[in-house]
Amino acid sequence: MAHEHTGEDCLSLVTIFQSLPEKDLAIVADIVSAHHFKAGEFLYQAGDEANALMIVAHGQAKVYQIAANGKEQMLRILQTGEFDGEAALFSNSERTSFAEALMDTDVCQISRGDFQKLMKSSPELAVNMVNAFGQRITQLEQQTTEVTTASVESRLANYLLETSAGLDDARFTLPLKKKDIATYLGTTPETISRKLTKMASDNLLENKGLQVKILDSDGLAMLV
Amino acid sequence: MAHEHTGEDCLSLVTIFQSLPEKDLAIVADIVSAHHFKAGEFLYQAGDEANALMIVAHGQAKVYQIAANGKEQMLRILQTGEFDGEAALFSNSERTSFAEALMDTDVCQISRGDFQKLMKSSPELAVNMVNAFGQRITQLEQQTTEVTTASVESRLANYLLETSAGLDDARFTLPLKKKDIATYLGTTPETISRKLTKMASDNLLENKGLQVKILDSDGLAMLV
DNA sequence: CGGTGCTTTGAGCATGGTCAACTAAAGTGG
DNA sequence: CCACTTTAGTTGACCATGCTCAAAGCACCG
Repeated sequence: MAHEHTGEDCLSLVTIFQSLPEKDLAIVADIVSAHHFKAGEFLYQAGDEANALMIVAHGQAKVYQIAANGKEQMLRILQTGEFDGEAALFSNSERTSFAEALMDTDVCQISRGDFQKLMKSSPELAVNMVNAFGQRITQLEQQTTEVTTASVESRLANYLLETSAGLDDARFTLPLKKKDIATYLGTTPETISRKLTKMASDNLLENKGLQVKILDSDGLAMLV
Repeated sequence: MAHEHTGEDCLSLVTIFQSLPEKDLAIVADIVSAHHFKAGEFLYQAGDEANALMIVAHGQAKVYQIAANGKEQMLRILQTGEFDGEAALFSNSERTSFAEALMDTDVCQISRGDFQKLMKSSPELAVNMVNAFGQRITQLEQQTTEVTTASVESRLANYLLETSAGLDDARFTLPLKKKDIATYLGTTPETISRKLTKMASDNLLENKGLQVKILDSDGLAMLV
């Protein structure tokens, strides 16, 4: 099998397990179970029982909700080393979102029961979780604010700048399909397409397919 | 002073302190400090150092952000027994939001250092925190989804139904000024005003000032 | 090749934001 | 208790943003 080392990956990659004492790491290694998902498969779906914390050991997954009117809203992209769990931690809760692998993805799972036990026996882990959740809350608050107060153009400019900063290069391939970028930014693929065309005609960037080259990052920043 | 019992209130009211062993409660009681804020005063402001967890022992406060373009976005209303803390838990972070008392409000504070120590010595507390944050994340994800996918009319209908359900009465006084409802729903006071007028003319409700009486909750639910 | 899904482009239009003027309600101070 | 100031809410006219629907162009994959 391709990813025999998945269990170790979870321990070494994931920030919530960092700085844990040896004894705790040993316990964690014991209770994680590894799963592999092919691109397009669901890690979970709305309505599933939320009974496990899921850690992406390798790969990428999109987490999104479907609103009453059928529209998708992207909540986040789970990258290698990140985890999804908030809902998994209370008893009797159902998933309200979907998590879909964007590429072949390895996932480590810890059941709710095991994880709750683990937190009680390892204060360091619990504190790490609180910190991780705290950061997620701050980020979600910003996402909410941005999505309701800023124009699509502004949000897109911001997204491009953040993406290029993360990749450390003015020339890059968009990490998501435009369709997904659209639901992430709370808009439609058509609008994304139009705004990119406009930005290109304003000489802010070049765009061919998913290839983007930022020409004028100051100009983009002006739009934010 | 009117609220001598503030310290105890924090312990008894707040879910994160529930089901803690006696010894931990004693420690908590020791390290909380009580503050009083008059209506309109700020519990904290953007730019302040985020160095304490704040628990509302009695009263109500609104937490909101101001976007780059100057627009407000309401993030939440802190009710009696609720707390605000995510940002306070990492070192060297600044507040990114404002918290303003909506009425005379008693607040218990615990400093970051004390709280981190406390979590390490009390796994129960840390687990409670993780659960509380988890629920907050779920709620924020729903807020983000709703605000980007549903129409203002739908969001307002939903807000009214939730509010009346919480108060358990079809006839009630809006708990916020319409201005604040507007920023909470990510819209403007004008639009709130118009939509309420429309709903009234559709015989879904009666509305005079902040008094609302829901006449047709099924009809409202149809809008959601 | 012939799908299947993604993207682009166009035309039309609905939603809701802006600005401005006015009314209503809620302090404030003599 | 009444004028005065301030804040909140309402209403109208206008208009920009961005969504919808439809059609056509691409790209990747079996």
